Amino acid sequence: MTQDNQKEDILTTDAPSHRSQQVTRAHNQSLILAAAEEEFVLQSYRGATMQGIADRAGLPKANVHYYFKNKKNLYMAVLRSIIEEWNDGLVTMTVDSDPKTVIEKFVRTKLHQAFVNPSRHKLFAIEVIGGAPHLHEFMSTTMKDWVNDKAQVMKEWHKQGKIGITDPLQLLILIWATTQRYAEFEIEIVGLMDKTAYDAEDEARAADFLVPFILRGCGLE
Amino acid sequence: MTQDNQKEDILTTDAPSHRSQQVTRAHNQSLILAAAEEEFVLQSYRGATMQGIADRAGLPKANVHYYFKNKKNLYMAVLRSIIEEWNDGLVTMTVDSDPKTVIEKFVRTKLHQAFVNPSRHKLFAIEVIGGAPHLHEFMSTTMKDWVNDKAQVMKEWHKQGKIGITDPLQLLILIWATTQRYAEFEIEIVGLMDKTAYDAEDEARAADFLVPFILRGCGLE
DNA sequence: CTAAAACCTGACTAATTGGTCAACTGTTTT
DNA sequence: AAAACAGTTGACCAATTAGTCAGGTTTTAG
Repeated sequence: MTQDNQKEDILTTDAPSHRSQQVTRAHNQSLILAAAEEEFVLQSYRGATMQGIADRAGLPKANVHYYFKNKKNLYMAVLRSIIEEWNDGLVTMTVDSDPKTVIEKFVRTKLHQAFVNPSRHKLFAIEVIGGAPHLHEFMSTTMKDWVNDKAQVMKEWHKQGKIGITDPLQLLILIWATTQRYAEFEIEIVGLMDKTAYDAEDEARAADFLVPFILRGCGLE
Repeated sequence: MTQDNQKEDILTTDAPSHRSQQVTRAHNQSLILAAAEEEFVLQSYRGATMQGIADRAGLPKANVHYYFKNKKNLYMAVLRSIIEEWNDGLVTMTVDSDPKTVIEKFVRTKLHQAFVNPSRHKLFAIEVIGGAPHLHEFMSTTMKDWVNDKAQVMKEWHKQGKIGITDPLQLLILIWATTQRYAEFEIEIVGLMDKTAYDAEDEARAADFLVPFILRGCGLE
């Protein structure tokens, strides 16, 4: 259906006839990126093979090379998409915000990201553990600015007696550690729970534990 | 000095003359293990090369193969030494122990291990993140038993009103996450502190933050 | 319809690397 | 002393794999 003839029609905004070129491109690229993400997590950079990624994406290897010049290029593209998501979790946090509300929201958001997209967190972790050779720029710019900004706010909160934390960086480290852990150590945690995968309530269970725990730790509530 | 002649002396317990054989073996093996640990952390299993490990140990590659049949064998040997250390941190924790004391001791011990031997924690983390293909047995036996034991104790504590935690597993996950994080994410944390490596006070700073935070979270103190 | 551009892919190549081996040196035992 | 054994090593091999490329097909534009 919606198979109107081609030619130089009026550029109707409705369903295009055979839009392959651009759509196929986008489609294949995201197929490859998703496949690469999994493969890089499971095998790590050197262990992942272009053939393996191609197989996972259901495409011939040469086609992967057609879209991404080389392996490093592809790896960087995956990292870039992860970093973009990282910025999504940003909570608006100003001196006038309510600490309790902001921290709870922050923890819940980060935890949700961890449960929804564990692969990305695993890959990010592997990169950092291995010395973050491809993330130096990101960490010394975007991330550092973000941290400095939040630290500033929290110090002000402390000055106003709104929060019992004197070292904001330590708190951020703790929140990242505790939330991302559920993604990174998925296999271990799931195993200790006598399961093979998280079930629907596990995110809520973690949140119900973490949120009050952290608020209490901060001297809130 | 102490260069007594060989022959069939009485097996004196003092300094042997030229004890090469056994000593050399032990020495080279630990050289290789240390080199392998670093290399596996930095390059991950597939990325690490036997040549690279050999270079790091200052030995020819064939010599590495002489001591460890193959790469997998060497990797397993490294993992085994890490697991042995894991058991060292075990705190005696019984129903009659004082929760506050035990938890504080546990956190400090784990944190100290993280700062003293970051490489091992990094390697362990990489293994778990990648699906723990070589740790299934350890995790489903030693580790699970240990966790069940501690969970039992903590549940009893809760029943007796000594602690405000209902889900011990979540607490253990949190403690592991927060302490090991300083090892695993060393590069990130150090970078955010505007340094290139931890200084002498960083462990204490982390402990001073974590211990009261966690105790408060547990409803203690 | 036709030409150009974009896309696809099997087959090949060069480089890396785990592992072997035979010859050699040093140590231990009888 | 000399056989037996442990340790050392350069050179080599087979397997894997990132990356190339030429010739193909499909899509798009005029």
